Amino acid sequence: MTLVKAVKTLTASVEDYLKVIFELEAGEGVAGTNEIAAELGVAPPSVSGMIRRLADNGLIAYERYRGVRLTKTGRRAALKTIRRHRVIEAYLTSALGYPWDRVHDEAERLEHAASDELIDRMAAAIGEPTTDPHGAPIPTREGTLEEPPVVPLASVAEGKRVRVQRVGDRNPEQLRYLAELGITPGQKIEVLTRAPFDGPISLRVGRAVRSIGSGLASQILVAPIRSV
Amino acid sequence: MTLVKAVKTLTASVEDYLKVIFELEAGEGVAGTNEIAAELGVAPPSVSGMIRRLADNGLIAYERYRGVRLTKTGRRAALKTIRRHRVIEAYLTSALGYPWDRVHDEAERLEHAASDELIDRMAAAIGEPTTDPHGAPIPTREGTLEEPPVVPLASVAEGKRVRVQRVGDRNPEQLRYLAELGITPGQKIEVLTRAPFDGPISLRVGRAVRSIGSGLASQILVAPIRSV
DNA sequence: GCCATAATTTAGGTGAGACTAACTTGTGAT
DNA sequence: ATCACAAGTTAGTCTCACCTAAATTATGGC
Repeated sequence: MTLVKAVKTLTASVEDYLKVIFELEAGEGVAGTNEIAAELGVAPPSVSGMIRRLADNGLIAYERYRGVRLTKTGRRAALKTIRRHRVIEAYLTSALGYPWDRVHDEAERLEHAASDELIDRMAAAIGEPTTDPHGAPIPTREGTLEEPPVVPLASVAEGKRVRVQRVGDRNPEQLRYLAELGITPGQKIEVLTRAPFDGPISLRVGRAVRSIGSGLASQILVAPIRSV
Repeated sequence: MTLVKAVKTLTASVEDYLKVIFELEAGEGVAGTNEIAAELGVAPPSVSGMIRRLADNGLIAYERYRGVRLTKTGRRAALKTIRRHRVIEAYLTSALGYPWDRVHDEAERLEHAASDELIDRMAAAIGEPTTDPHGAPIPTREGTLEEPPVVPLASVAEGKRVRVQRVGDRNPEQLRYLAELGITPGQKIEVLTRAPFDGPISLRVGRAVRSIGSGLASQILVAPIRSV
């Protein structure tokens, strides 16, 4: 039995597909064609085509009209790309002073070009971070990912005190706004009131009182504060 | 007259072509199809095809069967890519401890993915270097390149004392060997003897005496030491 | 249990960038 | 001056990754 390291060089496009399939699967169990298409900004038939190739290459398991799931191999590849992405984000903020709203796009391109050695050196240079600047956990070199239990701020009951764990990283403007409000990973927050019908949520952030919409609140993942 | 910034997003492949055309042109005035092909590791017909496209896009001037020359636009684009490449190389060595024989390949991929902002931040972080780790000058942000006058060590007369300016960066093994010999940019060298018929050249490097072949010596660019 | 509609796939096409095989052009040696 | 050969080009394919238009399948409301 010959062990071939089989380091298939995946194209940038394939890596992107695996990443979003991983994330959709984490949320819903399977990833649908249209969801993938929307996430990648691509037409659904393009996804159908790619799905066939990914399945042929053993990266996903696939039943026609039934959605898609990563295989072991696919999951490993996805986690590697995600690790690259998040380490790059962390490095750009820590080492090069990038503002947190601009690291995502840069990382999106660099993640396909950076070698494992570079990623490891970056991680070492900034003290082996465990999360990216938005609070997303960084998969280990070995391909494990530890997702702490979190809930969207939008679903937290009035009166509860929580800690911001992670925020959505796609939208730079949103990130800038959150920074303005003081809502960054690690920050403690108290939910004061929640207006009905998905109305605004008012929060105490440090000394300030803020009010945000429920859409934004669903992009903020929080953990209950453990009793001290 | 509307000034459109016209930041055509060039593909990685196009950037690579422009880079090698720039370098060949610097050496010989025009770049030939076969030369380009050899340099890029691609078949000559692929180059013919690309040449047509580059010419259509106004990046090169081209006469059939007569070789290729960069236009103003093409030259600007080439210099931008070369700047990216060399800044990345310098950054990887200075900031991340990369050995000089491994930065080339990494930079080769990153140069197509890095934004101008990243390159500028990298350059600033390591003190605006003017050369890469192999001694190649870094084009400025504004697109000017200052090439100091150099000659290959292979053509230096016996008895002359020179300073290593720059060494070939393509071959990692060669770079490792040069480092072993102490032949790195900035190093002073005295040419002791030159055997005829392209024979070995013996050198004094610091206290040591070394002997190298003429092939290797042609990869080492030196400048005469100015009288102190 | 049927059927409108949403989700998905097939069919057919495009452009980039590469390839091989076969042709044409330019040039240097005689 | 010509002609062999190297340099360059054309012709025809291929893969990747996308597209639109047109079919097909699944499903939830009645």
